[in-house]
Amino acid sequence: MSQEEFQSLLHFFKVLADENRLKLLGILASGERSVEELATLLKLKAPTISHHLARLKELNLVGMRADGNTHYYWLDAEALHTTNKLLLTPQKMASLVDDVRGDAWERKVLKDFFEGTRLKEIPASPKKRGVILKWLANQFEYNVLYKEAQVNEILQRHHEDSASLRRELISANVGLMQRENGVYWRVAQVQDAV
Amino acid sequence: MSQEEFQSLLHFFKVLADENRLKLLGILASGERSVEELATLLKLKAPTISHHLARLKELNLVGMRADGNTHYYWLDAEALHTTNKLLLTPQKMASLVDDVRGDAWERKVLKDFFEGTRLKEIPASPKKRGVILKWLANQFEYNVLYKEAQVNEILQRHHEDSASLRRELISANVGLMQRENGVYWRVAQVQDAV
DNA sequence: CTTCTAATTAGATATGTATCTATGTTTAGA
DNA sequence: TCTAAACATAGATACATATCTAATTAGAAG
Repeated sequence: MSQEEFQSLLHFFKVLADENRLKLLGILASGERSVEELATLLKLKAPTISHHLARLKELNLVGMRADGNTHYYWLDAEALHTTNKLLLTPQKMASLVDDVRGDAWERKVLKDFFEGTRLKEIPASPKKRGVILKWLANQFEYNVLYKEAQVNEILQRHHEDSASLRRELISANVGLMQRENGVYWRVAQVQDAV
Repeated sequence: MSQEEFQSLLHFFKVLADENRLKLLGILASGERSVEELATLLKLKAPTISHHLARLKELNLVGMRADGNTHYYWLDAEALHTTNKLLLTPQKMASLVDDVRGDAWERKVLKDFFEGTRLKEIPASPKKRGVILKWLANQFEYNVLYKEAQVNEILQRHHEDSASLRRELISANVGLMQRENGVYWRVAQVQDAV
């Protein structure tokens, strides 16, 4: 589920999580009504009704036609039903927080393997090692050239085996840094698709 | 739909209308988690997580097991799904507000402008005035001829300004009554299409 | 053109609740 | 028995928003 879909779902719930808006949907389900009629039925002032109708319209749950000054609203039951059907499928729920789980997992890995800013050990698992290496690469600035000694010095702040780490950072399948003529620099990463 | 069902529906939406609670559902969909883990994942304090979990539990959307001091929560996906399926069917929506349906608006207008059988004032709004006039016309029998004095007498039971009311009742665009040679009678109304 | 009604928009207020800190409770381990 | 850890509960605060009044727009009717 994309971030947008998540926000849509949240939006949907927020709009429906109001007593008077739910009542409006119920009233409009039985036919179109003017703002004035709705205000009378719900014992609210017209501006309040306008406010609620505007929120329902954000989701296209209601439609409107103007007859002179009078605006008649009706329920788009189809929209309500399809929206509802799309929303809470188990698959959707299961993937509700791909993104959270994503970087949360990385945070967890970092938390597990770092003691403060010091690396307790280098994870054996490639995935976890990738997370650690990405973090280490972040300790270097973009558009700066580092001599090998400087690279080692920075890496050694976090782990004694700077040589291994340095080698991994420039390895082909990691590609977080590059080297040429004994000079190192950080490489911009291609963004993952969202 | 009963009042209780309506409140349940509202409750459901209110509980789900929160970003972090939605995220919790998503996280728990992938397996059980402790409160502490959830707090870390969502970058919130433990009491906040407890609060959200309590709200989710109101709807039985999550379950909990205790292992020592650690409380593991999980998603009851079945509960979520069945609840969702029950909720927004078109029939439910259509019957959301049985009590307010139909000519409730007209009843409301009558209630607002009548003090018992006495008209407090004549509404300015054409629509509301129409409702009042229809009610007044109902005070006259069909197939009976009334002299102007009789019409006035009946109207004055409900409002002092019988002359204005009488005039309106026979006006072209109202047409609830007719007059000829100083004699009045009630006119049958063509039913509006429903 | 002026006036009145219906609706929307803007701005103010009040209520609900998400979140935090502090405190209490339970369990595990020294 | 005492301490520490993991949660829950209580109380305080801050933010979101439902609702109102006042002002504005647009249409209808005199």
